[in-house]
Amino acid sequence: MSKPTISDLARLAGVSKTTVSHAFSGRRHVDPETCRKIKELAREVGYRPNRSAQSLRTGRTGMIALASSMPFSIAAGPSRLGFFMEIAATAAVASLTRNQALCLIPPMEADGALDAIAMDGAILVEPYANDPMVDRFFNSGIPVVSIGRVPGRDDIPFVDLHSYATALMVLNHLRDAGASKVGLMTGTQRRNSYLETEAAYSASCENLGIPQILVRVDEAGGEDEAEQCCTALLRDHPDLDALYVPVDAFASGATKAAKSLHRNVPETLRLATRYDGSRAKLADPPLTAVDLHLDALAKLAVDLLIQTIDGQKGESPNSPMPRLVPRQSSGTS
Amino acid sequence: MSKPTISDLARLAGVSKTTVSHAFSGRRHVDPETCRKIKELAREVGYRPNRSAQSLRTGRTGMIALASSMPFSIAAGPSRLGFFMEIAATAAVASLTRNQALCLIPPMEADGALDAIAMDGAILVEPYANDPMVDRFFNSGIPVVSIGRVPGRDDIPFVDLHSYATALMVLNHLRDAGASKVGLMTGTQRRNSYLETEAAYSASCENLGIPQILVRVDEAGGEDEAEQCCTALLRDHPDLDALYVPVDAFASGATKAAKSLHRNVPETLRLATRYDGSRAKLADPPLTAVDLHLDALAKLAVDLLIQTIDGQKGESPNSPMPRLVPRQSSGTS
DNA sequence: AGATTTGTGCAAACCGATTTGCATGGTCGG
DNA sequence: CCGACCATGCAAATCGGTTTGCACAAATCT
Repeated sequence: MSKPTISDLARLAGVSKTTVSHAFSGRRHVDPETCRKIKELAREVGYRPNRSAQSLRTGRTGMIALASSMPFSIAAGPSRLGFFMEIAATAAVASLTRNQALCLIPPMEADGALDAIAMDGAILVEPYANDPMVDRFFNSGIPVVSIGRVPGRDDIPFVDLHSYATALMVLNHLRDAGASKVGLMTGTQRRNSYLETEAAYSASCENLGIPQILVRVDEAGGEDEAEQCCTALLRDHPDLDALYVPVDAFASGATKAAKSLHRNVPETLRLATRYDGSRAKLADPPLTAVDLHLDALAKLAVDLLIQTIDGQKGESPNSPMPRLVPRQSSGTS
Repeated sequence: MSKPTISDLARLAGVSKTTVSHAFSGRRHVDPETCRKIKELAREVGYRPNRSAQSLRTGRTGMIALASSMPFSIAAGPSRLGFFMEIAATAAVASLTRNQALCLIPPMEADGALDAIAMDGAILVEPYANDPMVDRFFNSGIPVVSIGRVPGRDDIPFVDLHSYATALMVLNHLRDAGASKVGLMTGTQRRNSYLETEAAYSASCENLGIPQILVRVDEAGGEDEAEQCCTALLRDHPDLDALYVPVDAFASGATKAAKSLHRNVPETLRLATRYDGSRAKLADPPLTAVDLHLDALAKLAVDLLIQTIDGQKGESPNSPMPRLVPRQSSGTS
């Protein structure tokens, strides 16, 4: 008997399958003595309930997915999925302690494989407006929560990234550091973090009565595209003395552009990015960035998703506010 | 009808469940016309076979696990699971393209959650001798392959890390850089990489007719423990002029120890580590390390595991040789 | 023509759990 | 003493697929 089943165990214990099931689930009272005997026997013969059978009956698989909608060109490269994987690490632990397994859906080409996975729900990392991933899950009736709000979808619970506040914080920091003309470089996709960042930038400039210099880079182009855009930007606006580039891959490109134009960072150009991954830390000079508390966000997202799965129409929780990590690139460390 | 089942589809198509099943699996020939009709109808009503039901019948879940047996104290910290997560990122993609999902079992306390997961097999990252994880899977009859051989277990297929060759390469590099008395710091667990490294070190010293200076640090103590051990080591052997510290967390500790003893790296003490993660890159000075080609290893491991699951008693494949990444800490960059 | 093979499809058993409805015996209050 | 109630446990239905054995017709072989 390689894998004892519930029937085997029931026979051995001299009770019915029902009783064994209840002994484990506790959904109905069973005599303590009987219960003890069953559990002991179970340990003895190494009985483990078959998850597939449980799933089939209950409709719960005990599996949640973590998915990224970032294109591969951004996710790849030196920091190799840094943002995504940093979240994954914490989310995996958080899931397991809640008796769920976490499976990974990294950015990739062949997405047909996706519906091969049976999952109870999914966490989406920074989806954008009309993100096909969102529809995909939604249409399959799979509960979704996101890290970073989904633009235009108020029905999807999310863990807030506080991108508006982050942008203000960084912009103020750059100005405090002496910058007077700050530009902004975001991406062409309609991610909520871009929208909020642009809104904050706009409000901030308006407030100070200064012109806005904004450029949007195509995510698919990755670091190289950003470098080109940045080179053009710096040519067109030689008086720019600071740049906020939230996407770390773009910030790498911006750093290169600055270097090739002989604009010293931070002396003649101050730089700041958002995600404080190895790209920011290893840049030359190291980039001022923002600690988003990704581990805390990941835990919140897992809890939120589980609530949503349980039908408690999860209320988007309060997430921790980001914290500035000043480094040489803004000239203040 | 929220989720159409195979019965629904069969009724709609005017055929039996059997025919529908065969139309999709192709395990038996069905009339091309019938087949087309079924598939079209399936797309129309959004039919997806229920994975739990399939799993229950076939015994295959389409899920593989990636597990680490590193204690949390090592895995945590600045590089937050770097080694493990770097493998995870590639393995996830490799799995998905082979129609398997990858779920994560990071190092954690409560390991009871582990048997909550239904999986076809597991990849173990650098297990050690008598690793409880190995037995765990093995006893459950779950196929296992490892990245880095399992000491004392020739029955478990593995992807080789070439630790012997790596050690020779690093030791030679340190000596080429001018070091004459090179020490080695490994860990107390019996990981295969330690065993091979120590063997290479031993052979190398013997070859040159010089004494061996080896210290093993308790993994559970993490970076701090390594710092203390290293401090003691440098006191006892003031003539040491180089140190190979394969575990990156320990290398961080060694760097700190050197600093507090005012031993300049690399001038009076050359350092090298193995895993080229952010710990090595961000150290001051940056540490000479080794590119293990983790992405290639991860792919190989996934393939090997799938072969093993399919009962082809996977032959441990040839894995790429590691490559040295010289940095300031060895005084050669 | 009769026997054999091939193509096509169906009914029913099966995978291993959960859950519902019912049966039994014993205790208790009135 | 009887009905109500509780504690305990069982048989059977169910979840949604896959697989086996068989049936029937048409084609091919002897």
